[in-house]
Amino acid sequence: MGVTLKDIARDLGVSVITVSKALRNHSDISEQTKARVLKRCQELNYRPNLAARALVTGRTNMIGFVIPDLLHTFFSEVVRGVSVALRNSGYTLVVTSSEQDPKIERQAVEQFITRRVDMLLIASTHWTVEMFRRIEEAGIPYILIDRSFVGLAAHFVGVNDEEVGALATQHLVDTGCKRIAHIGGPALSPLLGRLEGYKRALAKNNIPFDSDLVMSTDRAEELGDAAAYSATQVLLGQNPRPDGIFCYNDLAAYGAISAILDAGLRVPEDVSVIGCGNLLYNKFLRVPLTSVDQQSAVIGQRAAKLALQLIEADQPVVPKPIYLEPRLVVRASTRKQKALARS
Amino acid sequence: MGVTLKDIARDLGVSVITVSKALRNHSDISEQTKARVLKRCQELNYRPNLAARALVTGRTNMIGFVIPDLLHTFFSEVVRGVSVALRNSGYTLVVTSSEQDPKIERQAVEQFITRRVDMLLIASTHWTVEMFRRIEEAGIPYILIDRSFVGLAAHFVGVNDEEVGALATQHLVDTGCKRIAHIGGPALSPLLGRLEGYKRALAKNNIPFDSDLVMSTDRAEELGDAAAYSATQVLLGQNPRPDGIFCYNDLAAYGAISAILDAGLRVPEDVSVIGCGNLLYNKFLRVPLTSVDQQSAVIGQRAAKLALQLIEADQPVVPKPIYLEPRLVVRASTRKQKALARS
DNA sequence: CGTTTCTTGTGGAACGTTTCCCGTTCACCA
DNA sequence: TGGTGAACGGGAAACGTTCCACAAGAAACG
Repeated sequence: MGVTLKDIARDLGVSVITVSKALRNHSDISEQTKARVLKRCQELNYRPNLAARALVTGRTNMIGFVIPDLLHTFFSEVVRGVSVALRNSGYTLVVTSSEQDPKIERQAVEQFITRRVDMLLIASTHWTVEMFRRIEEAGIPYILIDRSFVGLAAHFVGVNDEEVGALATQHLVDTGCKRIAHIGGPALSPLLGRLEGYKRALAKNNIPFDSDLVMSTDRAEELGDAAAYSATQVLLGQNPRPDGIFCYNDLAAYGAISAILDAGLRVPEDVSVIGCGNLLYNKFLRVPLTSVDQQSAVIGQRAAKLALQLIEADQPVVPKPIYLEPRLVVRASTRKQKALARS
Repeated sequence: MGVTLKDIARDLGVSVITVSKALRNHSDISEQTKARVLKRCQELNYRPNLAARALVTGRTNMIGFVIPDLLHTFFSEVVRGVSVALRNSGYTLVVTSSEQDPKIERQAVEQFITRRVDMLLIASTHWTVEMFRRIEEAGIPYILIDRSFVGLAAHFVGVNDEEVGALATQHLVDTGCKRIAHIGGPALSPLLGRLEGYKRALAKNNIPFDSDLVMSTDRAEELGDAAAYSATQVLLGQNPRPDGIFCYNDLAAYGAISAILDAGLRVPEDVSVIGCGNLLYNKFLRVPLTSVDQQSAVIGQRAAKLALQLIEADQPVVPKPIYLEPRLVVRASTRKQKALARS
């Protein structure tokens, strides 16, 4: 069916090895021969058989990426960053969604190990380190994306989550909020960091921490907004009620805003809301959402760059986390009195 | 490094072939031997080398999917539908975005051909049939998703676009609109179908077709809302101005709504807006958006099912397009006087 | 008892590359 | 004239799997 090296070699009266070397720019082949080979390959539209190559080299030129959710725009943006950076690198990016299910995630990882990808990127929903031990046993290098693990010395690319929490909370303080609530998500590293930052910012402003103001929505459904909706209803039932809510991601903030409006209150006049992620859709919302930008595209680029480096390196590289700095993007949902910035 | 068939065979004192057959449930192996083999494979955590298998069988167990844009939720939903349906099928789905660029799309397709995927799914941004001829030459079966081609007898899964246009337009008529505009996108098949449906619905209601009311935004930028924004500004400048706008997708509708509100008009009281795609975010918008649902998830499922059928079939199968019926989802952006349905 | 048939298993080759190592050829130098 | 070393090229083996054809043995049959 396909054209093989053998065909080219026969046509040109040289050996298969010569053709193979010519195509890969080996130094032991004369320019003239190279040119002849290249020409003939073009004519016949030769395509190397990657399976055969993978068999002998042990490298597949594939990079696997496991994300929690395809519909969550944050991860789509990261994926896009990775794939743009990988274009023309010769590597194929294979993305699988775990649908936020640790079991599916594990299957996806197993599949990637069986496929023998050269590198694995993972935004994990696991809380334990065990799966990563298996990846290490299989000898596949990996990079954690967005979510890290204490006690796992691994490569990591993501935003500085404590800074995210501090930035968001401080902004609410700056816009005049006195009673600031926090809606968190699944107990993974971003959440813990953000909670830490939230506490730090409160302390800095001499606001006492009140655990009644911290809600956690355990496992996210479709978009994660419904859980935040009910959490917000609980918060609004308190007396006095909070006048600012810091949500662990933008989808949760969408839910929070709906709950506030449905309760007959106004955003931001009665309650300010801030999210994280700075999703593309934020500007179209009922109340355009203030958010902490996590530099999704940059995360993707940096991860891709690191991945290529690690693949090229013949020595194992000592892991060193890459933390990106978050940025505040102010929109209507927190513009209480003073306009602080433009969206 | 990895455990191979040979290791297992040596351990058990049988031949490699026997192990291979046992694992694939061939009938010439006794139950007893099968059990022994399976047990040992488990113990050693054997993983077949897919590259070697691909080399000899000529099948990679990979399915490629080229979409125009990862950030456009419609396609994410389709991808998700496909990947859910493919889970546990033994096939790996590889998704690549063309960023709406025909050139990148072509590269992506070339890469898939080189990878020798078993099947190709394509939501193409091309207007010509040439690329598909190349895919056919390479002997790879393919299915068109969402966008079809006149003059190309190919498998297709998508919504009935003429029905989409008719449904949307009729809904605007039903809610009292007299002057109905249409904002279209790139000149691909969905657009043409929807325009056709728009015209048909106008004719049915004895509304004359006015070409001034049809705008087309040529090439979409990031989300496609900015082009629609300016198109809407042009429409609003007309006298009399339209009182209903049918947008070719939801993102365009987001842009249209922004333009209308920014002009100091109300949605839907002054101008109704309807989109297509029924994106997940529609309910959170400034004005929750009425939309024609394109059954993205179902498109994905059907495509996956068809793909598996086509791969299994040893004969080439005669292409037969699969058209899904669109459904109307009414929200605030068209609720002029009478509430027609719940969102 | 010889022949056929079924069951269970094996031998050898093939898939298309790459890699290691060795062989020419030729020019140049001492 | 012999030796040295580039420069260029090839031979053989290997990677891990599957497929085609056939073999050994037992059972069934005439």
